[in-house]
Amino acid sequence: MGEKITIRDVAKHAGVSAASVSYVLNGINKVSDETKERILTAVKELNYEPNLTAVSLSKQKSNMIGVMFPLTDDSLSTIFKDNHYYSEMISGIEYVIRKHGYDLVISGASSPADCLKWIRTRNIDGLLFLGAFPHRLYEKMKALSNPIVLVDTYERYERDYHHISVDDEYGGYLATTHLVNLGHKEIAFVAHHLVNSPVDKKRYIGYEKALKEAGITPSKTFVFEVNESSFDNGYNLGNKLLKDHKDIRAVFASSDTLALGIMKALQEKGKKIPQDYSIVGFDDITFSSYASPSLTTIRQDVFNKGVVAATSVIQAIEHRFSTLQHVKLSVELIIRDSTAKRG
Amino acid sequence: MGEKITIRDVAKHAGVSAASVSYVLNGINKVSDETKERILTAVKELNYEPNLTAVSLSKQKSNMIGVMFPLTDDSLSTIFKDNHYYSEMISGIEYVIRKHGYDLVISGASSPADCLKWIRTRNIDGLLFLGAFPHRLYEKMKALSNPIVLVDTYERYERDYHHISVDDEYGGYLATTHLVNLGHKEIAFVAHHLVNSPVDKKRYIGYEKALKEAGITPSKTFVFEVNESSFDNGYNLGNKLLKDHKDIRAVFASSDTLALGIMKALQEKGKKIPQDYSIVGFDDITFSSYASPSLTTIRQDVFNKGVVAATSVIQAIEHRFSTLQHVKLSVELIIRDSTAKRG
DNA sequence: AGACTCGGTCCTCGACTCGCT
DNA sequence: TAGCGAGTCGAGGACCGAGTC
Repeated sequence: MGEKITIRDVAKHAGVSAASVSYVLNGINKVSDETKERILTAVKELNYEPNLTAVSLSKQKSNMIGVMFPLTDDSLSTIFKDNHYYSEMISGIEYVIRKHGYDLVISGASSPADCLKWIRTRNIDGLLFLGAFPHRLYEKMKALSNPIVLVDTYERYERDYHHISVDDEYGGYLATTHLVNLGHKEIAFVAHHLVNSPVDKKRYIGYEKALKEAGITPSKTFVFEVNESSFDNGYNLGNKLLKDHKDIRAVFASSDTLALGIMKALQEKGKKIPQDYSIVGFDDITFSSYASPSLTTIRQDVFNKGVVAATSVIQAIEHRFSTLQHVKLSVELIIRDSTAKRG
Repeated sequence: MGEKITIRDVAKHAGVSAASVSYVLNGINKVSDETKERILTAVKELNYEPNLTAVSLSKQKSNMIGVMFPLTDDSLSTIFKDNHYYSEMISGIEYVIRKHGYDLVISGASSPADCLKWIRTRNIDGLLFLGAFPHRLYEKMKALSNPIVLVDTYERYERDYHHISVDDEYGGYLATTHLVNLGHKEIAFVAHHLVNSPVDKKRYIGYEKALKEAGITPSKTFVFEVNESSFDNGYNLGNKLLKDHKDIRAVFASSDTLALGIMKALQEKGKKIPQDYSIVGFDDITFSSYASPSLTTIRQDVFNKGVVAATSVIQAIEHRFSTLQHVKLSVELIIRDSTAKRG
């Protein structure tokens, strides 16, 4: 096993001091071209790689970016489980982070205190928060000087943090208008949580707006909440609709996962989609075009959302800008086979 | 912002030396109970948290575990994209790692050299490799003394690394036998890659064995490869079957993703499942039970696989065992609605 | 004498730990 | 035995001094 080669080994091999090696490697113009050359060949010959732990300690910068996921239940980490949405975003994040020479450290959220501790003790340079967290976490985080980028969260924190989101309200509006245009009036809105999920709240506002524009009075009885966005919860809600809400003929769900679960329940009870029910989802996860029928949905480019978020932290870390970034990405209605004119 | 509190601050506050503080915090019995008490209250009062970067440097151990994903194409990191399988495994991994006080650093595979460099420069304590990588990577990695756990890879490396897998061969056997028992004889096997994917290879062996046991001669014309396990590739292959292989009436696909794509293509062309075609997948991703019809598949507990893999690295890091771990987890046939008696 | 280049000395980051008292 | 001082991990960089024009 090759012994670890240190900056001093390089220095000795090149006949200079460790400081000079450091200067050369850090691009600080303080060494003559000639010795610089000598140092660089020494680096090559010894196959020297700076120890990042030591660099972190001395520069007070780790080149690591943390990503926090919300964990609803600590007993079982369901970070990605059933959640193709996060999977795709992380993919975009990793891509950017690696290209910029950073490393990606991920963690499920535990307590705000643990989270703060994590940042400080690990020297994490920047943070990405995916989704909505307890309010006291955001308050606590203000104590940090490291850049923090929030993805999909409460607007109220835009004064303190960078924020990346999509145009949820317009998405809700597009989806609902689509259903309205097909002649539907009894349109259910199914969300994860109207208060705790800022994303759902905005989609609801779009839904409401579309209904009002069409002269339909929004009714609380058409709005449903489930405690988590999953196939199972959608499925259960689909059965509930069949039992208790026979008037409903169209559903706008705040995620494809929910929509697909709902669809399954309806189909199992012999309902035809889109003849008997029209269904619209949100996100456009890959599955949605492979379901039967394929799902009409509001597409957001989740991979790109990850790319934008990661780019923002890195720019903030490297001080390419000092003002807070607020990016709202666009959405798009994708009409497939789960919606049709009201029969 | 609170200034960073160091071990010396604690020492001063407790009226002792930094060394004593260190001994106490590391559980080294070298300090009297009385001063230990004093030190501990000082730690509490100052809210001291050891700087992990400094600890890493001095202990030569980072408390970080790396996870490598295979990236087929470097131009676009598709780590998780369309790959609910990895998502679920990472979830299990993160759960265990966090519980043990480690941090999880993830990276898409770049070159073997970069990978080695990453381990060394970051001081990564242990590594998880998910999936199959180029052979020269495994060869290069032997130079490392850090524990490495492979998940789902070539058996030939079991002499050098820990290895976690499922009983792929038995899974292939179960799936095929199920189809055989339903009266099928023309059974296609659809895989990602028979040579590059060790997992597919073993599933194929099980498939072949089941056929032979049933007195059916395996035929190359019933075996198909696609270049990546995705919905799209399954979809395209489904269309190919319809066009060129009208004799085939049953399909065993080496992943649910492929199976669902195939199913979609068949359905679009008016074929009924399971009346016209019987289809079996592998993995049992959540969506499989929500597809229409729900998919018969070989279930593996991917979350648990992640748990086992992470537990293994941690135990190896902490020297709880020195022999190589080879765990083969079980699989199970889940019969749903995508398979039926040959009509 | 001043400014500028080049390179080295030495202390720092924060915690661990050997060996001495 | 308890406790401490000093050196270590590996690198960064402020400061200083010698040489040059």
